[in-house]
Amino acid sequence: MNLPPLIQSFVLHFGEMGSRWGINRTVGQIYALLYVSPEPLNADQIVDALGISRSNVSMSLRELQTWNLVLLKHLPADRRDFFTTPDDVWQILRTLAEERKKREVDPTLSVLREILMQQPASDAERHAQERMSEMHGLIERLTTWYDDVKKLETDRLATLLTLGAKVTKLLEAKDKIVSLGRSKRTTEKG
Amino acid sequence: MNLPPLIQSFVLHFGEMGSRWGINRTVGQIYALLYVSPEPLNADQIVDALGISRSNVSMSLRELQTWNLVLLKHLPADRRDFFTTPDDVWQILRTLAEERKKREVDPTLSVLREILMQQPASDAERHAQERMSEMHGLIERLTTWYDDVKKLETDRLATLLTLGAKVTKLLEAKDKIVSLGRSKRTTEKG
DNA sequence: CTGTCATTTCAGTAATTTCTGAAATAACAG
DNA sequence: CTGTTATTTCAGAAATTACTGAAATGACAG
Repeated sequence: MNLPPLIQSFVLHFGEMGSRWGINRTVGQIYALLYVSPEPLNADQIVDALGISRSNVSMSLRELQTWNLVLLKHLPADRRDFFTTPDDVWQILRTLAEERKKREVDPTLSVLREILMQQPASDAERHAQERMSEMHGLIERLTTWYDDVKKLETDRLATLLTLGAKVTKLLEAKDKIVSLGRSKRTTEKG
Repeated sequence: MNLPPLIQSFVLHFGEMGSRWGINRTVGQIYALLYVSPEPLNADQIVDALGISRSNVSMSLRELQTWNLVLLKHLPADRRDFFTTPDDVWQILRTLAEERKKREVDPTLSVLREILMQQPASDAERHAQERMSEMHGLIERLTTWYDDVKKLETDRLATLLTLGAKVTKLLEAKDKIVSLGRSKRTTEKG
């Protein structure tokens, strides 16, 4: 590996984390390298920078493309492929969320739905279905929320994040006022 | 494996997903089994149900315990260990979020901080630091939001989810009113 | 203590995943 | 066409991860 020390730390870290994130070391390293690189890189540049085989680079780039995490670019009068990551970190976050959902959540949701359609043949199965139904309900709530929020433009999303739990405090206050109003009216009636 | 078909589907699915979630097949299967089981199970029951070795069960349960995803129970006059998962799916979600953050996010945040402290020695490093700083900023925002939201009780959290993006529509409306007020006052002054 | 039952550890093996080099394919210029 | 350059494929090697059986440890009753 042949990189400035500061960049190397970053690349190596992404490599190590790769396995925890469900991608492998090389894929993580290539992504990190492209992310910090000022311009697009071609496959041979990646080979030189990371000291891995050409074929490994090819396969790992393909993997990154299936994740929609890299962009293919072409320079005029050069038939090689050059790769970058999108500039906007918020866009990267959206892509990551979308792809992880597709891989980690959606299949489970569909398995749960399928099982819940079936007729339980025993108490054990009945109980299991109840538990699965709870899980299904939670995941559906989360994905509905996600579908709702992912449409927001970046600045709206940022606002939402900044608000955080404050929103519920507002709602709490509102609830109190409403219930006060109600109890007042009830008192007036009685 | 010796399980009612409906439960077996669930268990096998969790096994397959395991690798995508950064845990292994056996760990996923054991978790799924405990999740749908009406009462706590001991290690030998798990061995019978899943057809895996006793030592594997022991190691996998230990793994699940480090994730805080299973609870150890004891029955009176029985020295064996029995295991369950927490009942409340919302609590499970919190635990999962917390543990994944600890494993997948926090290390990256600390590496980024460390690198950003250093003095760049070239244009390449300067540019890389800028990119890392963007990433760092995004992750900090997300974790601040998360720290804020994770304290909410379940019903408040559920409310927040149900609201989803509606909150920003409210804010949008509020912004308009405020800016109308401002421009009116500006007009009055001018 | 001693014997029994439960759990954990761990070295070796099995299975899976990752990586490579060589060959195949593709895309193009002359 | 032919030669050159770029990319992909893929069978086997290397590395990593998961799993097992046997032995060790622990916990307790008598």
